[in-house]
Formats: sequence, structure tokens, C-alpha cells
Amino acid sequence: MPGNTINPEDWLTALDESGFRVTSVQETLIDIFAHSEYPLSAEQAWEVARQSRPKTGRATVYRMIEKLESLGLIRRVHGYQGCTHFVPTLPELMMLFICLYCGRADYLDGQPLNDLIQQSEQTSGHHITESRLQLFGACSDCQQNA
Amino acid sequence: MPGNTINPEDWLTALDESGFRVTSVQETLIDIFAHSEYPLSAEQAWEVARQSRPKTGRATVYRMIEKLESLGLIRRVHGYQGCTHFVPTLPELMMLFICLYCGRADYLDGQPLNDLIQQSEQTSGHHITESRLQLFGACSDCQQNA
DNA sequence: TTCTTATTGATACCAGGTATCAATAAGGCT
DNA sequence: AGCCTTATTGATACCTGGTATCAATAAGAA
Repeated sequence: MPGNTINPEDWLTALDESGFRVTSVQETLIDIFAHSEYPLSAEQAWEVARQSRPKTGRATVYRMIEKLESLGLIRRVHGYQGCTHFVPTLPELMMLFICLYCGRADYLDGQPLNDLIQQSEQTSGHHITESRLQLFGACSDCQQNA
Repeated sequence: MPGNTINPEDWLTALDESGFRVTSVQETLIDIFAHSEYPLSAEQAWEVARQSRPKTGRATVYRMIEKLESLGLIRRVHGYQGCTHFVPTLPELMMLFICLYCGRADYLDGQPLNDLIQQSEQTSGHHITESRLQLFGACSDCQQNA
């Protein structure tokens, strides 16, 4: 499954440019989210963070997640594990696929979604400003190994 | 916005056929969910239920929602109001649209979604067994009145 | 280096949701 | 119809993911 290609530096820059102070917890948490190929919950991220930074506070993790989500750097996965997990947002419009066997996230080309939205706008008469699509199933790897 | 055309009788039948006892709370809650054109949370449904059936318990509402969801009669809306609201499931595959202004749900033909899934399966190599799509924006009514 | 103030971590708190359990009532059986 | 079994209910206590508070810390401008 192709990994994502996120650059944590860009996230720090984004925070900096939005007027936030750059701190060590931020760097820790950004690294964690940017490099995980699995959706992470706040509690999971907290656990990982404390391995390298034991005094990390719980509330801080929630605050960072809120910040990262509001800046569009991570996005919430509305899935089987609930709606409390997050994955990095890729720059282009991508469709999110989650493998129900290995749990990994994969990103698919978003063009079909664009087409769908345009088509649906025309037939329904609604003005669609936001979409949320998630696909679930067996990834190519897990099919092979089954 | 076209209303949904759910028949509460069918839901009772479905519960009955699944081996559940038919009770008065069930009828009350089914009526509430089947007729609402807005996504409802458990607390909201509880509030409405107590208007006609004051002794209705909170846990009972949560239990019924679980039951109805597991039977596929209602589905969770993964949306801006959180992921705790439910709408009736229509028999055919439909795409869910939620108006960000009036809050109402509308159901769009699901064929484009089918096409998208088929297309994405071929290009990605993943086997897609489940999809979750939600569209948000301004419904045709709300655009008119803006 | 100093000073201001955003950020942090610890704690208490809140709310949505679940487990427990005695009381109730569906509905099969006679 | 009445009885009996047991699923369902309602009240309560509880749990857990997430938030508000606030003193202590540390960015980063001067």
C-alpha cells in the first residue's frame, strides 16, 4: 500500500505562519501524525508521544489535534473505529480508503469524486460545498495474503 | 426538498421477524425516526419520545437506536453536528445530502456512487465492500430563499 | 537578559453513552 | 382467559472520551 508523503517541516511552517508558537510538543505530535500510516486517536497519539516525551499532557494532545484539524493538516476518519481517529490530509483532493483487515489508510485519486459531485449538483439542484467520502474493504495486500 | 417515504409498519415487521418483541416504546421511537426529515440524536429522540410517553428511559432510546442501526433501518450521519445523529435508511442505495442551512436531509440517486466505487476498485486494486459518502451544502430551497 | 504572554501539564469537571438489576409486560402455552 | 417464561424496560450508578481551569513554564520580541 503506497505510503503518504507528508513533510512535517511544512506543518511546523504552517503553524508558525498562523501565528502560533513553535514548541517541542508540537514537533513531537506533528511527527507522530505525519508519519503514521494508520488513523490515530488522541489517546493513541498521547501514548506514542509519552514514549519520547513522558510529561506530555493529555489536554495538550487534544489541543494540538484541534489546531491541526482546523488548519486542515489532519482530517477525521469517519469509520468503523468511530469518528475519533485522524489521518494526515494530502495536498490534493484525495479519497480515503481504510483496509478493514490491516487498518491502514490509502489515498485514491479524487477526480472521480469531483465528477460525482458535479453530476449530483446538476441532477439535484443543491449546491454542494463539502463532501465526505470514505471507502472500506480489503486492500490489495490483504487480498493477496488471504 | 423531497421527503422520505418510510413506512413505520415495515420497521415493526422487521423487528418482529428478527425475533424481537414488539413493544410500545419501539412503536414510539420508530415513528419518531421514520418521520423526521432532520437527523436526530439520541437525546433529541428521547426528548420527543417523552412528550407522548413521559416515562421513557434514556437507556431504552440508546438500545433502540443500536437495534435499528444494526438492522440497517437507520444510519448514522457523519457530519458537522458530530457523528451522533441518525436518519432513516432508504431501501435502495442512496447518497445522503445534508443542507447546512435548514439542516434537512435529502437522498440522491446512488448510481454515481456505484460507478465511482467500481472505477476506484479497478484503479486501486482494493476490494471495496463498504462506502460512506455524505454531501453538504445549500439545498435548492435554501438557495432560493437566500 | 528581561518581559510579555501563548502554551503547557495537572486536576477537576462535564456529557454522551453503557452496565446493572429489579420491575414490568410480550406472547407462547395450556 | 390465565399462567409462565423471559425479553424488555426504567432508574441508577458508572465509565470514558473530551473540555475548562489555572498556576507554572518557556517562546520570542524588545
